[in-house]
Amino acid sequence: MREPLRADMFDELCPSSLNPVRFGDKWAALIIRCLEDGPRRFSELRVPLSRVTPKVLTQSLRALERDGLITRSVLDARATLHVEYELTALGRSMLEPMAVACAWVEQHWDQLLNAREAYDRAIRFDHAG
Amino acid sequence: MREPLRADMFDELCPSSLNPVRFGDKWAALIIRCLEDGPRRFSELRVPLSRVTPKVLTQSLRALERDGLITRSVLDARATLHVEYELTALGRSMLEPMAVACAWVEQHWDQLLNAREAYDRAIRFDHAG
DNA sequence: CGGTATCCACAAGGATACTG
DNA sequence: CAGTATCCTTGTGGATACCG
Repeated sequence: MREPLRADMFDELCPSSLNPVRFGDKWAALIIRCLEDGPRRFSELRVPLSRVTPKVLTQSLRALERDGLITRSVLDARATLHVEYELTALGRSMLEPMAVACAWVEQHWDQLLNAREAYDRAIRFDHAG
Repeated sequence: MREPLRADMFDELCPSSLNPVRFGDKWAALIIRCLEDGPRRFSELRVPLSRVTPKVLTQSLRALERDGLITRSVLDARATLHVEYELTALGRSMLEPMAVACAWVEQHWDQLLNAREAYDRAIRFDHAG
């Protein structure tokens, strides 16, 4: 049995939300990471991506499917509807540049945060004086 | 004398516009590449980025500055106004993950394009039938 | 030269309710 | 279960004109 999806980095307050590097639309990178360990159902994806409405989640999934990064499969349609999403080889190959970008963010995010704070402080200072 | 900036990849029809990986806002990656070979003036940046209005270019530059990725320097203010933008060490360090992502896109962009075409064709087919 | 100011268009995302 | 439909809000970017 596969592990349930963790929701740490899906928190809007997660430092990675600082990330200036984006993959696809707003949720694409998170979706890809959700699929990293194997296929997932729509409802499974909705758990960690609870902040994403079904409409938007569908949109993002379609866009990823369109780019050949994931596949959508309808399984066992006779019983209750069962749909699984899974990374393609192409989608899986994207994990590498994503990891590189994530590592960069992780290594530099305190610098980024400090820079932002300093910039915002300087701006406030400008406006005050 | 430094070389003038080329505008190839700034064409909206450039294959790299397919890129699902984005750095910062719409123009951030291009700006960073413009600064790769040294500092540039506002008006110099406007040449290759001719599709970007001054307002938006300023916005993007401010965002990059805020994140500590570039610096803004006012030089020789007594004569005509002279402002230069330059990559910081932090900004320069971003070139590496950017290169990785660009290489991935370059290697896979035909697959991406094919996938999109196939997807769009299938959708049309669905609707027709 | 290096921007701002003002107004505007459109796409992306979201809320809520409903369906095969 | 796996979405759609509808309507709405926001954010991003753009057009145009003007300023120190």
